[in-house]
Amino acid sequence: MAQSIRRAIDLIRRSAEHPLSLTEAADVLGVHKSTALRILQTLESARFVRRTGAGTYVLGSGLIELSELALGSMDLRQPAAAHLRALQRETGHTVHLAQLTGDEIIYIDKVDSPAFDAVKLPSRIGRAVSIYASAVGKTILAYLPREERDRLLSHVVFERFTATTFTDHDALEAELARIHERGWAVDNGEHDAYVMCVAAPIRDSRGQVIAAASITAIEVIASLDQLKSNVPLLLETANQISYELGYPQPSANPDGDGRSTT
Amino acid sequence: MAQSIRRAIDLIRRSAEHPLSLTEAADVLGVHKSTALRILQTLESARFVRRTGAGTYVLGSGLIELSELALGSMDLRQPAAAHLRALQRETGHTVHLAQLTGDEIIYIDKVDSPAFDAVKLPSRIGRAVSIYASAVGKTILAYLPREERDRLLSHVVFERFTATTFTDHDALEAELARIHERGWAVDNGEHDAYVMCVAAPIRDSRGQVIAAASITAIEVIASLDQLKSNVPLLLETANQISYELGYPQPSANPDGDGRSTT
DNA sequence: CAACTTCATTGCGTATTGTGCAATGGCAGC
DNA sequence: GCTGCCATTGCACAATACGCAATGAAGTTG
Repeated sequence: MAQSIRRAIDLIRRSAEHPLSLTEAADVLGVHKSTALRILQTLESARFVRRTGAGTYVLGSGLIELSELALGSMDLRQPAAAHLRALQRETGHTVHLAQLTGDEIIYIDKVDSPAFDAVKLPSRIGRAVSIYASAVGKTILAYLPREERDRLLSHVVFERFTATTFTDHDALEAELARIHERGWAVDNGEHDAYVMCVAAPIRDSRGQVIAAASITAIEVIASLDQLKSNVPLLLETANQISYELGYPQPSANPDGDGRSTT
Repeated sequence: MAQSIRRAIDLIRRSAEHPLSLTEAADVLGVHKSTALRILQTLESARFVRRTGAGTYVLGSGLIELSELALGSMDLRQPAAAHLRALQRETGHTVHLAQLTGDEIIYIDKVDSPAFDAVKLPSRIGRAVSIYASAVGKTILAYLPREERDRLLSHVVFERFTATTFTDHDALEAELARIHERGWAVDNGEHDAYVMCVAAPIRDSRGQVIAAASITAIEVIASLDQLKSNVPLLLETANQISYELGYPQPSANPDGDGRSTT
């Protein structure tokens, strides 16, 4: 079912990665060139793809516009932006903002470290993050109401990415309890061996943790201990963002677990 | 032809604007609910839309990810980002970066003025800008090789948006000549009566103008003359970005018109 | 607590729609 | 000017997506 739509989606995907000639498009889909042409023409009329001068197709501005519209309507992004950028300047490391959106945690903002842009982190706005093998994921999990947390974890199949990955439910629960008590989380290369993070929770006006901010660095640049020295700044930033969202006390003590509310 | 793809595109659009119930989706397309359901399921499997808890559909993270991928591959965005943010801080106004992409000029970055976010500008990343009724549009046009400029303008039907809009070809040509000589452009409320801009060209390594940076303010906040006082800073920023792209002289004098090259 | 309403979901037969083929047109290179 | 390459279009056919109607789930009201 929905074969033509699937094909269109496939072409959108490919065109985002690199320019796509008509012949390539037809080959990729395994259809006749005329079919590929018609699909691309339809997508072009919606500005989802665009023809380059060379006759190849690339992702169009219509899609980018839609995506920005959706990102812009996320209440969190706008008030957080300035704080995240300040945090980046103060620490010098890459800063992420991740939000629980439906069943997945996705990056909704990212401030690159200007100094080390030779080393590209695999993160990208819009991409889903592992909920059990990332500092932001564990942070959000740690503060989620139990039922919600169980719902998210029930979908999960644990996979070992590196030596430090938490791969069983009980160990993860213990880690989450530690995080909840301490008020912030660490990613000690749990997804990519050389990527370190610290993350702190962000609360909405009801006190519910809905997002997390993190500072990321690769091992070559900073050790985990060096990153940890930035935790006070990170907590302050997270609290300021929570404050902007209407959470009452912009103080540094992370009590009030949000489990009781709703 | 390509009816089902059109329908899918329509649903993507709507879901980006506001959450869409299945019934609504079917009504909008004028099809049976079962049809709308199948389209949405297909889109959901590609993470182009996402089901909320309430059973409505919103734009999914898959699309946002693709869009960021495409934006990230634009060479201009990354090196320009820091300069644009610095310019925003120094001037206090909203800063835009627009690029000629195919036949249209689209915003590829935007730095909001944090102070006045009550007033939302209509601009948005990914959105196409009028090429004859905006400072960035006129700037890019002014420095384009003649044949390229003619090609772009041949598609255009002039429309009067405000009292100051240039609505005939000759008047626009005169304005472009002025801009080319002076090295920067002004938008005196030519698209929206209360929106003022100044813009400066950005060159790639071949000396070709491919983009423009602009400072925007609404009349309530700054007069056009006040904006103009920021022109030296703007020119400096644009030149720095050009320099990062490989354009040889980061000096302030905007000679060398790029018409002779290629 | 049962009957009713509302909404999502699925199986199925049919006709619309999208497909492949082959022919046409445009363009560049020899 | 001929030849090969690629995009594009008309057409006939069959696959595909459609609407219908029945089922199921979930919440509401008497």
